[in-house]
Amino acid sequence: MGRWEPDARGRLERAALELYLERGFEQVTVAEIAGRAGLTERTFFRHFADKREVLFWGQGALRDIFVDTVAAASASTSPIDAVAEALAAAGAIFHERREHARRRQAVIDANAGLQERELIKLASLAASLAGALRRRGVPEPAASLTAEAGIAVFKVAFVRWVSDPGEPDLPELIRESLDELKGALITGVLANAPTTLNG
Amino acid sequence: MGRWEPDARGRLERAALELYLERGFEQVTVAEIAGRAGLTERTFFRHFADKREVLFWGQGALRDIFVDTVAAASASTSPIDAVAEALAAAGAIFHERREHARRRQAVIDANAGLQERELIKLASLAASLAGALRRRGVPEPAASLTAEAGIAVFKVAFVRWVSDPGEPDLPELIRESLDELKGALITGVLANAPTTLNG
DNA sequence: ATAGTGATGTCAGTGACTGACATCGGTCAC
DNA sequence: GTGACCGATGTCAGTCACTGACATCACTAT
Repeated sequence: MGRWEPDARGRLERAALELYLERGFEQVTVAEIAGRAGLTERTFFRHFADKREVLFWGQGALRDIFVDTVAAASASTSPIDAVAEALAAAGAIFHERREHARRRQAVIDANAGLQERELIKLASLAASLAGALRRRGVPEPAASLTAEAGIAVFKVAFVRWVSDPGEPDLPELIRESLDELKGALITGVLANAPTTLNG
Repeated sequence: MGRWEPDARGRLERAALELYLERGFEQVTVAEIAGRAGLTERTFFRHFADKREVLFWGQGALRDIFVDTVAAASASTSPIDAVAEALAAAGAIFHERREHARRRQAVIDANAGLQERELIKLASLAASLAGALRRRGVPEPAASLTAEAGIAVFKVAFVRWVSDPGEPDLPELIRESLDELKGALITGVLANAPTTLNG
């Protein structure tokens, strides 16, 4: 047996989510989280940069899936389709964690500061995605725009998936949402310049 | 003459931007900002919810332009074109404030917390935009997706406009970026289902 | 053994933010 | 006019997120 109980970071993560669910993010002090995990406040801040980050640690895995899937897409795949593959692959890993995702999202939805943190994580994902597209030869600003559109699709699909228990799989919702976005943008193009489409 | 110097809020805004530029956001205390404005720390927090908000107060006007322009678009205008009109209208109001926008953005770009605040303001704009589209009869999730795509276009265009002095007008950049996004999404559609387009 | 090493604890401090109460010109009812 | 009220500001004490410096001590390598 080691000098300390194992998995201090995991204990802190679980204690924090429990307490945030019980009383709300603002009503919980870091000292309480650390106490429930059998640690001290100072140790909490050695594992997480701040009180919010404890809910977001582990996003690195998601970024890796995005980047690797885009990089692995066949050379003939269009940028938006490469992004679609990445979104579906990322969506798949939530399959087993739907209840956990729902609980976590309930905490985030109740606090503006946590929403801010979530948004900057998504923006960081979009930046990584744009970088992966650039490495495929997609020029700016197309790379950033495609990446931002992809993250927007992910956001909208995720909200639907989390909020409605009857919704289908997340990857399925992502496909539907992407088609919906394409339709919404193309409607305008068809209406404005229908004769040029097959030129 | 009144009991106090006028425009306390404006004095706080100007003092904060000056100090953030001189020494960086984190190296400035609220007490210093208030002192330069001839006020106390407590009064700062009566005008702004927190130290970051002093850079973002006034976003309400932007939201009004977005919402009003979408509401005023003719009934035959497609959702994405209504959003495009709103983005161009919003972009136009930055015309006279390019230097101010550049200075402010330099401060924001140097601090993660300020970027978080900027992102939640943009997300709030997207939500307002989606609401305006719903009031035109656009169903979900098309309304949210169109709004998010519009904000993504605005973000990308704004970054280009602020970072490159040689760039054209912001409304012009917004139009270009939107066309670029349409092209990026439609490429896939044309490649996958070219025969159905005029069906 | 002895000298690290690394995760943790202890402690003192800074600064953002809040609640309660005081101040005091200006304004309004009468 | 005068007194009641109002609203922007000041004062003060407090909480809590977060940080830096230093101590501890089981474990490990030599």
